[in-house]
Amino acid sequence: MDKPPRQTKHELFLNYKIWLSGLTGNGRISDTTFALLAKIKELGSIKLAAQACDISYRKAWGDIEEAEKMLEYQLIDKQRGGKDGGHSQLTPACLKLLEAYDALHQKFDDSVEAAFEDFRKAMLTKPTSE
Amino acid sequence: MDKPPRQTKHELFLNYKIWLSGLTGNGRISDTTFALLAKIKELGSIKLAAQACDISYRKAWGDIEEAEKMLEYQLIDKQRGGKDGGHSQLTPACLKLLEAYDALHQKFDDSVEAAFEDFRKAMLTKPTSE
DNA sequence: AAACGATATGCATATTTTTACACCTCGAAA
DNA sequence: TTTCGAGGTGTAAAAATATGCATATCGTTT
Repeated sequence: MDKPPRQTKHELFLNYKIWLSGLTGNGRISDTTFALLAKIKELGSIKLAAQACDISYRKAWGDIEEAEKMLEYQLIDKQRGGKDGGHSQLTPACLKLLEAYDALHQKFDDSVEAAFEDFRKAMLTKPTSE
Repeated sequence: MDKPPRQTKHELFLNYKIWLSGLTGNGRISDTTFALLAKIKELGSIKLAAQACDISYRKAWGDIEEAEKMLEYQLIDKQRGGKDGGHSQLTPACLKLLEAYDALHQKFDDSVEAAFEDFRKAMLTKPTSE
C-alpha cells in the first residue's frame, strides 16, 4: 500500500503515510481504504475489491462503514440481491473525495521527493556539534 | 506524537506520519524514536527520556537497538556503572541525523499545509463524474 | 570491596488490529 | 417460487504491538 520508499546513504529510506480522521480522532480513512474504494470503482464489487486488495471482506466492510460514519455521507451505493448477488459503485461524493485524495497524495509525493533530497544532502555533511 | 491534524469541511482532518526504514523494510525509525533521541540529548539518560516520552524503558531500548541495527552505526554512547548508575549521550552521527530529520519534518509540515489547502478547496467543488 | 542506579535483556502478560468463519439478508432472473 | 451470489453482521481466533516485571550487568564513587 505504501509508496516504495526512497534511498539515501546507509541504505536508508523515507516512508510516509497519510490518513483522514474525524473530530474525535476515532475513525480513520487510510490509504488502504482509498485503495479499496478505487478497486470498488474498478470492479463494481466490495467482495472482488477486497480480494484484489488482499484484505478480508469483513475488514473491507468495516472500513467502509467507519468511513461513512465519520463523513456522515454515503460513499457507496450498495445493491443487494439479484441473480448475480449484488454489486456496488461509488457515489458522486465518493468520486470527488477520491479525486481530491489522489491529487493530495501526488502533491505529497512531490514534496517528499524534494524534502528527502535535502535530507540526503544534509546527511553527507559533518554534524554541527560533537 | 503526531502533529495536530488540520480541518476541512465535514469536520475532516488530515494526519500524516513519516519514518525511516532500511532496505529490508523490517526495522524503522519513527517520529517517536526521534522524539526519544531528542529527549536523551536533553536529559542524558535513556531512562529519563523514556519517562518524559511516556513510553516504557523496554520499548525505548528496543527502538534504539532496532534503529542502530538498521543504520549499522551507533546512535548513542552508553555509559553503564558508576555511582549514578550510568548515562547516555548521542553520537555525532546521531546529532547529524537528528538535525537532518528535524529539517525534513519542517519541510514536510510546510508542504502538507499547502497540499491540504488544495484538498480542502477541491472538496468544495462538484464531482467531475456522476 | 561494597553500594548504587542506569543500562541491558528475557519473558509473560496486556492491548490493539486483523482474519476466519458461520450465518443471515436481499431481490432479479431462471 | 426457487436459486444464486454479493451484501451484511456477530464473534472467536490469530497476529502484531506494546507493556510490565524480574533480574543481571557494569563501573564509578564511597
